[in-house]
Amino acid sequence: MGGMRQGGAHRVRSTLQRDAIARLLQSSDRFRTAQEIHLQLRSAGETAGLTTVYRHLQIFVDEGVVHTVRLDDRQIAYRWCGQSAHHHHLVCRRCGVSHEFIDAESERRIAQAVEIQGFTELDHNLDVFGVCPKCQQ
Amino acid sequence: MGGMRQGGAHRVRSTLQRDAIARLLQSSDRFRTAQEIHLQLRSAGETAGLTTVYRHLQIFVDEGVVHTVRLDDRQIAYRWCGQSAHHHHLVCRRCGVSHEFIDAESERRIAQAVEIQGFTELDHNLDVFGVCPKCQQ
DNA sequence: GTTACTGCAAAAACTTTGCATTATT
DNA sequence: AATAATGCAAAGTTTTTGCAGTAAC
Repeated sequence: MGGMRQGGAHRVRSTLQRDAIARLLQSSDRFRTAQEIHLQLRSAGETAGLTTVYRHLQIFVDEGVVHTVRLDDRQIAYRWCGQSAHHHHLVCRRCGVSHEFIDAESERRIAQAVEIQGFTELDHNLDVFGVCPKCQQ
Repeated sequence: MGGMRQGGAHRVRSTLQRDAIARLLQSSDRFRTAQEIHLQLRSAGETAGLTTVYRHLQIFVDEGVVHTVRLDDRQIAYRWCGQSAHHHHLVCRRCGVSHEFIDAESERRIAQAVEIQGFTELDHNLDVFGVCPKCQQ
């Protein structure tokens, strides 16, 4: 089931695992896959099963504090973005490092280019990919 | 293996299956998943195994004549776009119908917003999602 | 005749679910 | 004490690969 959480609408508890996952994500501006996050936690001595990682990533995405990108056609990567407003990402294809950016004028123009078609409930994805300076060497 | 085709760099042959897949894609401006394409071919009396559908979609994507969008976090949908130049899509979340659009000024502004970071080999995805007039009823 | 394509069955990769146990409140 | 979270094992999805047979050139 898509955006639904486990069980129902109960209060989220603070646990070692949840906090470890949040802390890891908050500690860098890199996009990571669920599996990478799981491995990094393990090698840092934290315990968090892969299942738990997936569950919390989904919760964070639902809460809007974690954003995702499609790295290639197959993999989804996750990044902590806090409560910050609408924005987009410049992402390194090699290492996942990313920078947030926003251009209000472009937003406006795109909305305009599209409104003539009569679509409602509009939303958009804009991700820019490249190779970061570090990975160019 | 990411963008590589089966075998190596041999000449592509015209086959019943390849042509049927191409024809189906060309017959509408809708994004479809591989599985949908497979089912539609079957119910149209054409024979094309799911494996073959996946293989040709990959080839078409490599050739640049088919574009993809990520419908949600899990599913990829494919659409024939011919040889046409760089553009983006306004896609209906419900039925997959789509319109191409382009705004050169936005392209320029986004490129600018991003160039300061020193990334190379830039590329970007811009997909707008909504609900088309037909699906609103 | 040579070589690419097909499609089944099997494997691979990734994600979700069932459920008994454990931790949090 | 009540209930949410955990994590293993198992199942579910989606996509890819091996390979023997078939079709295109």
